[in-house]
Amino acid sequence: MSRYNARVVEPKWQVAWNEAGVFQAKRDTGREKYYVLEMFPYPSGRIHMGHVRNYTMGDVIARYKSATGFNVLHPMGWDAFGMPAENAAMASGGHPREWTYQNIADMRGQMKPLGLSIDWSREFATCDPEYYGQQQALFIDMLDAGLIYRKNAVVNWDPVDMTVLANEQVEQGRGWRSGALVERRELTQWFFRISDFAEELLAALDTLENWPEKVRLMQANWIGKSRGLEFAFERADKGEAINVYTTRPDTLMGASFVGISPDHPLARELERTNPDLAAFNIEARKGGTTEEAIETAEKLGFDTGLKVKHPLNADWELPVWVANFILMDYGTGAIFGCPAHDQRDLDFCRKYDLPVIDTFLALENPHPVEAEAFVPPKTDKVRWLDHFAGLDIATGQEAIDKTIRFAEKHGWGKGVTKYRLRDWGLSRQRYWGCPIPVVHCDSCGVVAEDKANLPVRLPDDVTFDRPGNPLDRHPSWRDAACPKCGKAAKRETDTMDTFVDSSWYFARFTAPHADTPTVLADAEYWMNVDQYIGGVEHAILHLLYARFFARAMNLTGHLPKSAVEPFSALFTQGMVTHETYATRGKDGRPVWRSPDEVIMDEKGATLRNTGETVEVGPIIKMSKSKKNVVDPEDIIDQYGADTARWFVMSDSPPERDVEWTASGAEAAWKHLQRIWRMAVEIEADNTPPNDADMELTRATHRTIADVTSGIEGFAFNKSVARLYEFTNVLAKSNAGAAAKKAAMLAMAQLLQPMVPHLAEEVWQHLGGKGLVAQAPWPRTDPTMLIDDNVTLPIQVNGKRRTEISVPRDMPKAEIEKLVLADEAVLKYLGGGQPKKLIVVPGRIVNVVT
RNA sequence: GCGGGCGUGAUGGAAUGGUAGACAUACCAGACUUAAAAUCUGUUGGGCCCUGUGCCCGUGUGGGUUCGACUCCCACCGCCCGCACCA
Repeated sequence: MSRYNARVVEPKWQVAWNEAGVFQAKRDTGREKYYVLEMFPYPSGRIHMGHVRNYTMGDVIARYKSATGFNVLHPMGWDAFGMPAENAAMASGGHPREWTYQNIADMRGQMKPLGLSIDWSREFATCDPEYYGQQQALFIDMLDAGLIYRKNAVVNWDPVDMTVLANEQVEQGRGWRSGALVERRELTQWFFRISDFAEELLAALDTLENWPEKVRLMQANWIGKSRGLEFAFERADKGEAINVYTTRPDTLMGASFVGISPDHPLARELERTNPDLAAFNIEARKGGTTEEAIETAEKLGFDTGLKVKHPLNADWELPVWVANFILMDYGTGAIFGCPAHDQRDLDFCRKYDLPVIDTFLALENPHPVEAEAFVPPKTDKVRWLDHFAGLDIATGQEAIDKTIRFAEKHGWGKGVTKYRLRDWGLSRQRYWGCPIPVVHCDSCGVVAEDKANLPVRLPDDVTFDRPGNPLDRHPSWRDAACPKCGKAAKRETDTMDTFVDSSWYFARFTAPHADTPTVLADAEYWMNVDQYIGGVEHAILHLLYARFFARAMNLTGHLPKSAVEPFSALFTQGMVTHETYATRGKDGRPVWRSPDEVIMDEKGATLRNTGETVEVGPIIKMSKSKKNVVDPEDIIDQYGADTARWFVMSDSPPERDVEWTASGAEAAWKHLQRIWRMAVEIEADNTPPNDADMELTRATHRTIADVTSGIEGFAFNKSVARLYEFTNVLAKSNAGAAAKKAAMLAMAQLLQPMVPHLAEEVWQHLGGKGLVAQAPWPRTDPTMLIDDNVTLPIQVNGKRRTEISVPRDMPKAEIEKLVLADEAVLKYLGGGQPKKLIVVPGRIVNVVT
């Protein structure tokens, strides 16, 4: 019997597809298009199982849609700028460009054997000058359109390395390389006006019906629309009033202090004359810039000694504190604290011995606040104590609304809508990114580069042996002529956030080599992305930025209005996980071991070489640092691409994590071998037609229907399970050779999206016409899906006791008669009559006694 | 800290208001073999009486809605992800 040899078969079909140009996408307005896109990879140098899973999912969709008649676009590129290339250059002295392009070549070499239906003619990397030059053109157009501006923003500053750190380079408040305590420092940086689009980005979420609900919810929370009251506390010392914004103005009578950010103008003014406050602020500005770092840091305050007057009672004075947990970026950078109804404020007041005043109590079990703040949902009714707006019993929301109206009527405050969403800072003080195409001219100020001079290329002759940005210290790169006055000027040395690169690559794929950012005819035909697939870790930032960018590109004439929501459907897939293995080093710390170093047997896990005992750790995302990785290249070498593809589609639902196991990979391989053996047997079979044919034909149609709905519903694991079932049915069937052959051909078509090489081989072996990759998707005959008889389970009081088989269209009354005559039912009724008899036609019967 | 998600046999999971455990892994038993591998067949949620086509328990925990709950609601526990300069 011929064994299926993936190593020979897979390259053969890849060549065949290539020669037939099966996956080349061509604009054809006569055909309906379908654009499938997986989030493009960062070229780290090796593909991992997460990539295999991600791209196989996209490939299944692409191949399926193609089989159902769509003109499919399925491109691939590289998100190629970013810090790892610079880190590698610093660590080993190479050049980020060479490192990146070598990695791309390596990864492309690993991806091609997967047999993905990708149109490789559209491939590009974001670090190609051809790409980033067009990105610079977009920047200039957006700058002209007023979508970009400059302002100061806070960065992580490493005082020893004298460099800006990314959040991930800050470890426990210290620089990862120098170990120095990180400070927050302000720099002038470029920003996209994404917050101007907050309302639209929020409202349009409702139109994204084919996005996961959780992603829409996360984005809505991120945008963070709130309605609140803005008002001022007058200073007792007649200084400039302090503006505050609050979403809970109804708790104003419970205020016990006013808090301002260490970066608030008042705090900055006071620290000039108050060394203790200056010291407090310096301390407060230490630590990372992440929201998490700020929120989890110990809550500290400094009493400025200043007093403000309560807006409703001029005799009531509140102290002004500087507090390290108040962010200058939110609202006005100043708050009032109401400890009774906010846990953080309560902790703060207990710590600094400030009063706690209840403003409302629960209707049931009313008691004053002690250790825990009383924070009921805004929709709960509560009893108000001495409320200025004349409330007795009302919900928090009613009280908020009434308070805002009250404040507006009396002229001391006004209702405002605010968004948590901040403008998107795009400046990065790094080399390996898209240069921001502006020059700084002594006479003209900040001037955009002439589009004719694009791309502003990164210089190649740079070194990474010293800290800081190599562009800053390059001898000549900064020198430029001012595009406005022609005098000598200096280039901007900041580059763009890599999120900019990934905010429009999907549009570029529609015309990847055009000398404008996009070509409208192509964008109009191919956009939007019909199915976007990627990790849920991109649920907020990348997807929100891309949605903003599509709008900005529309406003600057680079995308049609119809493409402002660029991703019609989104799917977020889970991660690929693996057990972790570790031995103990001399210092007792774990030494991580890769799966191929470990042998598992009945004695447990041991090291292959030394026999040392290995601790089996938790199942977590495959990562280099924990060494729990399985290299797809090894799997492809050993079993072939189809096995890897089949495994990652099996078992786990695509949105959930999947655990890679050696036994699972082995099982996938065995199954594919089994299918090949069956195909060979069936080809040689000559059993005449017989009574078993109809049953097999019905099973075939049932399988076509189920596999199709599995793919349509992004439940590939269910499609796989149905194909396993169908294999078992076919193996046991006594049907004639013709019926079996038809069943096997249908199997090949159904397998094609998932294991395309095996499918081609089976298809060819059984005399299928042309390539199965180009064969139309099999159709189901609806009459084949309906069984004449159905099995009705019968429950007594909700517990299944027996079942009956009835014709599917039997009337309810007759079913009832049958049920009441049933022996088992009579036993449970014990001679009595049922209280109730529920018949759900075609599904179930429940007898209630 | 804030926001989001997940929780079902030994394991991955199926069932999304109607027979809990499809399909697969693992284990065990059998066939084939001198033997092993491969392949094929069968069993397997737990417990009880193993006497049947029998009974009880069972979807993280506790409560609720319903004729009926893995599924819907409330509270709690555990784990995972994101938090604006990682990509």
